[in-house]
Amino acid sequence: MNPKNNPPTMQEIAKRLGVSLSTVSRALKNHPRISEKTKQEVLKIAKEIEYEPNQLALSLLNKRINAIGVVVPQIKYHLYASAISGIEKAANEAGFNIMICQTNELFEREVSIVKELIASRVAGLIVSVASESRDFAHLEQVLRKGIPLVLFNRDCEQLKVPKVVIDNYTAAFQATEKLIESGCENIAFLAGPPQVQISNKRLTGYKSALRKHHLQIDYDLIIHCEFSQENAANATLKLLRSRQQPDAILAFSDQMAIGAMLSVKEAGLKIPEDISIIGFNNEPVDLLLEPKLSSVDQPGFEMGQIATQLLLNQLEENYEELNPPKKVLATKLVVRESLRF
Amino acid sequence: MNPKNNPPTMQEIAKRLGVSLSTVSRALKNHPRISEKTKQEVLKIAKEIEYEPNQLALSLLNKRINAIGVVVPQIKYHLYASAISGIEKAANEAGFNIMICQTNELFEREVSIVKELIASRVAGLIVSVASESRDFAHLEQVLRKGIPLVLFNRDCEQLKVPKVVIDNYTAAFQATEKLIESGCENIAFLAGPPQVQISNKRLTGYKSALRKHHLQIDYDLIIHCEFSQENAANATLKLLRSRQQPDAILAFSDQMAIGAMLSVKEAGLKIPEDISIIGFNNEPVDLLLEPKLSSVDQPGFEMGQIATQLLLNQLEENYEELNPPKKVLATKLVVRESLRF
DNA sequence: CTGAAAGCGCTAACAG
DNA sequence: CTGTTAGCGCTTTCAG
Repeated sequence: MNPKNNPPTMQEIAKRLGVSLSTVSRALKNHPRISEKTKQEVLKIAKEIEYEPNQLALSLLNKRINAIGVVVPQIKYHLYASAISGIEKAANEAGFNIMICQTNELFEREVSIVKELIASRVAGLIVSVASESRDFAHLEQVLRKGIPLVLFNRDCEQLKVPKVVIDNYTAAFQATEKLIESGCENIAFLAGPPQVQISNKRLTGYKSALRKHHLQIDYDLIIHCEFSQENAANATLKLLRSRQQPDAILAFSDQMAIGAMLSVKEAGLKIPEDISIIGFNNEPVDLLLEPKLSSVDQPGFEMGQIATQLLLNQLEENYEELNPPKKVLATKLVVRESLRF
Repeated sequence: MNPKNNPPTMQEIAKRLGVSLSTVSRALKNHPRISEKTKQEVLKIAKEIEYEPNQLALSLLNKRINAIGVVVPQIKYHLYASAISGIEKAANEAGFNIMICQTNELFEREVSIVKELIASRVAGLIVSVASESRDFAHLEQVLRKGIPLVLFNRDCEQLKVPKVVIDNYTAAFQATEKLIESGCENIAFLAGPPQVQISNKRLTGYKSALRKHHLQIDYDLIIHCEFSQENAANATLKLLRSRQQPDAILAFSDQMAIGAMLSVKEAGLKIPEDISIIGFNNEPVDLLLEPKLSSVDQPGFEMGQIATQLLLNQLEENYEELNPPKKVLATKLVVRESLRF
């Protein structure tokens, strides 16, 4: 029992044994040029006093800590929880820890988190930008400082860094086409805030699909709102009261799709008979809804793993900063009961 | 553009200005005994070269980093996601960062995570133990080293440390009583693994309620299984085939309650007419189920905040290690459609 | 008001 | 095989 005591150091081991610090160091890291006997003695004392190497001191020498900073909007979103697991796995395998931070979609938080992670000298950053963020000077600074950075999921065109995203355009295109093929003609799109680039990509995909099938693009059926069930529910209420009632809704996320479902049901309409609905993310909850929600499945875990790989590549000694790679992963529309057949 | 360059140091500022290192240090931290002029010059250059203090060096001096280690089973559980937000808020307000780690309920992971956090010299640890864990030597070591530790939610009686938990006994007692009052007589309990202490507390509460109301305790109606929808669904299948079919199920978690619901429905039984169901955690999904799931609400965010406060108290200079406090928070049974009236 | 020097815990040359 | 030394970036005495 030595509470409040300073943690044991190599210095202490050295003193106890009457050897030099470097001998202890060598013994502890299994250096070849050390006698078996000294080694065992050192190891014994180390165990005795519960010596743990001070990562701080090591990190100061390496000029960086053995950890990757992960910045996401919210860990509770299924996509980010999966991605974090993927990152964690890949990072641990490479001997790195991860420091998870959530921005809660706030720009200010994002800026200060990134700043702090840099100050903590993380080895690199894996980021999915907050929905509020329009200005990316904080990330450009990361680049300027030569700190490895990878973006995932929420892309940001102006930043020239390695990134992993899904093919948002195609995903939305296919989902929209599916709705059209099942007979829907007035398809609404519940988009995210207008500054969210992946939302805009999906919007483009949606419009393309309409155009391809010679359907009019009705701007009353395109609504931008914050990511939340409640906002989406309100937006849907508005949609249902609009001149041209929709017969399908494509939502930016499952959370938003669920908001839509609630409003649709409340209005006494049937899903999918009156209105078909498709969301994004393939959250586990989709299976529990009635009707079961159709959704675009995104490979979150894989996205995390690849993002980490891209980061680790940059950490390699001989990394060449060519054109930063952009991995685009395919999605899969999972058709369930919320779609007419 | 100076990628791969070392980050700027105070040394550099000193050289550029032809002053000493200590002057720069003083200027940067607004020391009283420094001329306004020098200060401004230093500040100007600091901004110019985008100097960021090296937390690593500071931490080495302080012998610890400015962060609290948070160890939870899985961040995706609603309860832990909320608790983390509470911890994050309280920690940030006190100037601390948090390092979130998930054990995935694995004992081995927990041990190695705790070890690494110690090696990284976190200021303290906030932990919710993995379901697998029966041996707590790794946490006792934390105590022995005098590193502040707080447990939350998943209690562990043998560890004498500050903790925040809910009143598991009463919560289960009340839930069971509610079922009894609504006319149920064969109430099953879907428990967690037998080594999980809070599950056993709930079990005790459940039994007490039965006894109070002179109902027989039927051990066929008590099933231990791993926390997962699937396991719970299988366990429920077994229950439904048992000699005495239950007319109510109290589940350790909402995830498990959901598994139970699926099996019950699949068996062609009606909820709540044939079987009433109550879960724990009050997950947002409960509201989306049909019927809406009744659940014991736990104040996750608050639990996180209090846990952090208990940790910060230990960090105070003059902390007296008396009897470690144990905060027991009240829960609230949220009655919804899955209960008969 | 400013500078020099020691030291936080450890590693890595460089000498023996 | 082992010891000595310098240094990672910074704060903090102690001297000017």
